[in-house]
Amino acid sequence: MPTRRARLKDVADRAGVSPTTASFVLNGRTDAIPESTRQRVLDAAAGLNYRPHAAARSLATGRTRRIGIVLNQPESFSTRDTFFSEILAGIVERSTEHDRNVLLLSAHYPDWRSLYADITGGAADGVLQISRFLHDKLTPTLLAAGFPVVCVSFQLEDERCFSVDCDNSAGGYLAARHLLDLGHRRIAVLYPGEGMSWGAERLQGVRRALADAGQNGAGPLTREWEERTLPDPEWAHHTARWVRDSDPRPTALICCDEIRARMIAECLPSTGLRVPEDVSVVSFNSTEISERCNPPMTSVGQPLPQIGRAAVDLLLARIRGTETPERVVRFPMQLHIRASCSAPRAAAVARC
Amino acid sequence: MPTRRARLKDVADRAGVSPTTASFVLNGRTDAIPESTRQRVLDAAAGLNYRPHAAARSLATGRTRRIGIVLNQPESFSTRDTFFSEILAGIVERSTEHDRNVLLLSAHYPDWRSLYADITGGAADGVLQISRFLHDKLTPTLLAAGFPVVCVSFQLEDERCFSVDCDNSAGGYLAARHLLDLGHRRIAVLYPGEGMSWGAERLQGVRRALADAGQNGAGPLTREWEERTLPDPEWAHHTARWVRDSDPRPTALICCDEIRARMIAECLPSTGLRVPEDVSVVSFNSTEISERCNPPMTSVGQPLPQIGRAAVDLLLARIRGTETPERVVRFPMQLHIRASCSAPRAAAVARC
DNA sequence: GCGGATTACTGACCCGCTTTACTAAAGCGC
DNA sequence: GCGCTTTAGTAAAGCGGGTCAGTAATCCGC
Repeated sequence: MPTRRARLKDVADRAGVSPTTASFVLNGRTDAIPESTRQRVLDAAAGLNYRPHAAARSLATGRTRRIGIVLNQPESFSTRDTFFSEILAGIVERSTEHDRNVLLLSAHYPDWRSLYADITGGAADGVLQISRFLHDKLTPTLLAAGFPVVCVSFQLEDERCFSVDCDNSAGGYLAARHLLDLGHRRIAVLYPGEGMSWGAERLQGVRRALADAGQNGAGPLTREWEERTLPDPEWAHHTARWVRDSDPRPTALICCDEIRARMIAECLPSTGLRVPEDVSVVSFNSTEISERCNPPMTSVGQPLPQIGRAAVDLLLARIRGTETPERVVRFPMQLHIRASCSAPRAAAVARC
Repeated sequence: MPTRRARLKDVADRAGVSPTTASFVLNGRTDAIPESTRQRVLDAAAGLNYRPHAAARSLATGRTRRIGIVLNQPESFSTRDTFFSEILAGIVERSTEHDRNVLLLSAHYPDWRSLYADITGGAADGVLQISRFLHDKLTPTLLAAGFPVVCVSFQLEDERCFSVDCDNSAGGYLAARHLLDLGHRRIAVLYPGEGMSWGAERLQGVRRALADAGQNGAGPLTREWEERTLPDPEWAHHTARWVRDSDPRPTALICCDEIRARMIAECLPSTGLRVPEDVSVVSFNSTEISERCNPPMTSVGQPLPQIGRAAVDLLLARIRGTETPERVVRFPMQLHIRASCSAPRAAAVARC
């Protein structure tokens, strides 16, 4: 016969004080409470395994001790790599260390206005947005209302929007530098359309590497994909054919998205180009998929769990209203060298 | 200048009724409220983009409209496959359809008693437990207190514990049947120690297939791994060597865990056994990792998103106190044939 | 045109906790 | 032992919404 949950009043009764005093003790208020009383209350609370009722506390304080994660779309999950789960692992860990819970808020809400009302109406104290796709109205509205939002692994242009991101430009530089060192001179870059901050940044890093290497003539061959689209096999086939038919043909490919990189690598052989013999491929993010695929793919990785942890810290600072040193916290990217890159064949080099 | 959130009182004022009436309308109580009044209230609510304050409502009703997911350990996330995220995708989708939010409850809690107090004290109305590892005290205590718990993709022996699981026995049967059809006669099964319901069930399915094929003599060669341990390379090496040194040596391997299957397959070549030429390998779960690895692995898969959705439905039924037809909802497993299996070589067959 | 039922609606309290404003008692200088 | 301060503690008012018990107005039969 499970006993009723202990309430503050029960703790107070047991300690022989009023609820007010018990509340003061448990919330660490230093209002001249003698050690003996303090101890009695703490003992009573421990004895009853007391924890404040979340809803009651929220109602009184206006704080939920919850942080939300806004999922832009179902694909955040089903994107079949571990990008999301690795960030999430960091978020959950760090949140728990701060005695916060994590609430998942779905994109399947009937409309963004009710999601908005829920978020600002006691669902969470602040939200994290993890996405490669930008949200239309929700985030700007939250920002306009002064609600704490932190973007994870991407950025919005809005001045009020804080983010944790990695140094995409340096990442692009790393990728290009690696290919240049292997002897490649004709490099193609696949990246997303305008909306994605990281696409342009990575491309810019590649350009910088080429310039530093004295390759500032033509620059890399580039091809955008449409923002907001999910990768599909047709896109992969088209792009693989584009690689084959480019003249002069690139000997190496930098693809700013891991799944797309994988799809392209799988398509290239069917156009007569082997990886890495004819075309080297570098991807980004370096999760499971890059590591286990065949051939394992050289990839520029992000420290995903750390990014998740930092995002929680930044969001909590925003919620508390603490000044934060920067609007964007940056992490370095790291190059993981695997089998998808090799030196270009002599013929290809000569042709350039 | 963002306006204050609309409260029930604001809606009531706008509609020219009392908060009580507004509450009745919005909660669908049929207490003889004429259509005209009803409409006025609904219009007012829509006009103000009203949503009830979550905490206030919870406090009054004792319901949170949240379902919790208890993460047994950080590895639930970082296990580097998409097992967890695919289930989670189904859970989040279905929860949103039911106008419920999903709360992630971490294993990093200082101790299970405070997690328990949080859960029963307004964190969620019921919890889902997704895990291959059993939890020690938390779940039994929740069950004893009559708190709704549903286990996802595994089961507890407790009579009060409801679960959504797949038909592991049939899955084991499928795996073995496939190998038998290819001509294998000497099959080894790797499975977890006692605690994991699915391990024993899958093994039992294999046994049944062998018996049906008239192979009921020796039965499969079996080897347990320790419950609750995470796969590590050392385990893989030991096990690979065990396979090589078994006499007579098995020509096929059924491994009840996907990551372990992958690790073994990666180790086998170093012991001189090729996959699938010398040893065929079948894994379970069939997520990304089985699909993309080299060679792609034949695997018995679970319909993970559907399992997640069904788990939400079952949990909500439990929360409502609705009678449910069964304590365990079962889903069929499906065999995905890939390149890790082939017919055994004649020599190996002859030796048996 | 009176009693009883029905319709339409509301006042007031409760959920459990925080917090402000307040008080009773002790301490202290003189 | 009088006033002032400090110490130790409390009563009561919310936070926003749900809900029971109740009421005023209308309807109906006769």
